[in-house]
Amino acid sequence: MPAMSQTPLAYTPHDHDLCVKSALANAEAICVRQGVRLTALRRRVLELVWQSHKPLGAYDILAVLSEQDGRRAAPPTVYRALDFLLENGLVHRIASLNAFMGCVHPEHAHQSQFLICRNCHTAIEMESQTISEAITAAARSIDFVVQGETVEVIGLCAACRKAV
Amino acid sequence: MPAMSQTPLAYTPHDHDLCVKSALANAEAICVRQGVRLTALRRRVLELVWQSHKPLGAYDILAVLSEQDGRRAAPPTVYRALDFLLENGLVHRIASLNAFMGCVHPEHAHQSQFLICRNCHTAIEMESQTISEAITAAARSIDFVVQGETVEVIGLCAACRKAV
DNA sequence: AGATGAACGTTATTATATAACTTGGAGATC
DNA sequence: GATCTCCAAGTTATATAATAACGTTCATCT
Ligand SMILES: [Zn+2]
Ligand SMILES: [Zn+2]
Ligand SMILES: [Zn+2]
Ligand SMILES: [Zn+2]
Repeated sequence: MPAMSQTPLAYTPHDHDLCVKSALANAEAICVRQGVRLTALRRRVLELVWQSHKPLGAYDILAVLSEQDGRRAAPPTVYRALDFLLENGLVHRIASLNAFMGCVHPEHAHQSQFLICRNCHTAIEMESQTISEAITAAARSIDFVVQGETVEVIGLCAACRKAV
Repeated sequence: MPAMSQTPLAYTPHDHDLCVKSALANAEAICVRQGVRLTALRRRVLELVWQSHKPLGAYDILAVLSEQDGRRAAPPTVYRALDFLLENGLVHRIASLNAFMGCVHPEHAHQSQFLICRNCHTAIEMESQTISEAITAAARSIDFVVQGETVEVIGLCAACRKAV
């Protein structure tokens, strides 16, 4: 699997087919280790989510399953698959977009931190210990115990700033 | 107006009627300064949002306007008022809850940072420069320019930890 | 009073997500 | 191999959140 957490993958040109393939292989391994079943449907949904580095909506997934795969799918089909992937840390939900992104380092539990480009809609996952620590510190100062973070930053990526 | 940004107001017992009243007075002043109209409806919506320290959904507001105020209200009525309040920095939207909160320091533009108690649903607004700086630094390191932050932290507040 | 434009009312629709129940199918048990 | 069991997926209906498009009212300025 390519080193995805160091330089943000979404930025740099890369072999994206390989990128998707390795994400799926990684997911298989994780599911085996966790003793959970990555069924064909769940695998396919994960693949679709991974096929772009942009957040994907549940109904976009649904459309592909219905129109492209010819599967009889209704909303629960997609949401159940997404729930499974979320529970097992294979995707993240982006609340501010009602959309989903493949997780770039699902091996270990972690918080959800994203940079989202307003122009090209690419979402880049961060894993900044500094941000998490700042949040924990701020929370502790008013006696609040953190269970989960949602950090979603909107702005402009390097490529889009150059383009404009 | 009570000092709301120092010790989190939502935590401490306080004269909440006064709390709401001063928020409204503050809003009036801001709207005058900005040359925008805080109409009766907008004022009322702001009041409802402020009447709890918990995030309030658009349809909750709608229900009060219809049932309690006897006003003929449909979703656009509420959403337009909320849009106005958002534009003028008087309320924040909490993406992870699809809900709205009165802003505790609407005098100056700032990012939205919230601690949300999983148990009592109280939402406490933070204004941590440290968090913002950590985000900006992490973004800069991969050449991303920040335009807006969404920080929504879920966990347990002091009161609820004691209660359990 | 009449013109103007913003705010609000009204109706309909779109987008997102879940509830509740049924059917199917992989793996365990006999 | 047949049966049992349980989880996954199909199915139908509905809940919840948000917006589009158009008409009406009302404050304000001339
Ligand atoms: Zn890729
Ligand atoms: Zn991740
Ligand atoms: Zn209060
Ligand atoms: Zn605020």
